[in-house]
Amino acid sequence: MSGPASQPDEPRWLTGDERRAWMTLVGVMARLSGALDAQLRRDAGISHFDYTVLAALSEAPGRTLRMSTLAALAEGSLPRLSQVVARLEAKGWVQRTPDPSDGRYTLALLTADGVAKVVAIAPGHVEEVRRLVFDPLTKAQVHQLTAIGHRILRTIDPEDPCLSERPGA
Amino acid sequence: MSGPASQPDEPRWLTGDERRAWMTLVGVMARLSGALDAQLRRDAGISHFDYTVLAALSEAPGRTLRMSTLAALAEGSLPRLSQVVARLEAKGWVQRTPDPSDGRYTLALLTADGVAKVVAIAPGHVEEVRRLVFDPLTKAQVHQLTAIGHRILRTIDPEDPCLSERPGA
DNA sequence: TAAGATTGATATATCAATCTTA
DNA sequence: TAAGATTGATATATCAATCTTA
Repeated sequence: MSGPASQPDEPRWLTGDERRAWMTLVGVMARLSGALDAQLRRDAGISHFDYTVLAALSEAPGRTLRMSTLAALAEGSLPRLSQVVARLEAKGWVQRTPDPSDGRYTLALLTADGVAKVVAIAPGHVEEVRRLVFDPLTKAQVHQLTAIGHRILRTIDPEDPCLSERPGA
Repeated sequence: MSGPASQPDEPRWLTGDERRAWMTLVGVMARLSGALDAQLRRDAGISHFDYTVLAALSEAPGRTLRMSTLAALAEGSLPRLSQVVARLEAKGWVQRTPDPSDGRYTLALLTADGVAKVVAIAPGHVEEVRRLVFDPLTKAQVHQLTAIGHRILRTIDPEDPCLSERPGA
């Protein structure tokens, strides 16, 4: 062991491998979310976040979720969700009502028109996700990606809903 | 081989593993870019995209890049970069001049103040990247992440600068 | 005419209040 | 008083023009 011991507030730089991984990850975040957003805007006139909200509702029991739960599932803040749902409601795809069991909550319900919208646009979007993400990856890489993503998400927020999909993961 | 042959425009759904990977990736993109943006806004008063622009300039020869090259490196559009650089120029961190060799290009130069800004904020940001991304991953996962990201980026844009950092990758 | 860059109008994100119910 | 949700002001992203130089 040569050299001085590292001090707590001394910056720890990235290795070459880490630098490469980091630039790649930043690139993927920017380009992939841009590509998915562009596909949905072009084919459906909505943003990727809009889609995530509609998709989460379409899979919820009774096609209904509390706003706060929906915000967590869609990985967005409550103020942001509130604005987005107001727009989706104006388009007739979502309807909000106070939760009868506790008036502090607001329930968001996917309407019949909203279901129709999701049914209409989901195949095209899934096809794009498949084309950009899964077709280029091996099965092993799909598993690796999940494991890597879970570790990062767990560090940012151990309560993230992505982490509790499967009990023992 | 039972069942009908799949038709070209029949939607191919995601497997369970793919669904899990997909939700995780969407979560990582939203939460990680949010976390990094929040750290930089809090500690430096700039966005993550601003930082990427300043960092790219700081590593360029002569701390100078053409706007179009800088846009590609920062994974953003030219209109977006133009707006951002106008702001960075107003803060005194960047200076633009027409390229003497071809007036259609604009050169962006990181000023001394800009260098000082990067030097001041880089360690804190790198520390956050390390904490959220690299500390939770094994060395093998860092390599896996790079390989996975390259495959996705190559599909979106084979010309992406991330892909050409190392000649033979 | 084409390439690079910028501008302006519109849509959306963000954050700090504020509101509402329990 | 606290939790959930909304609102309003400001900042930023996006896209379609427009501008400039070669």
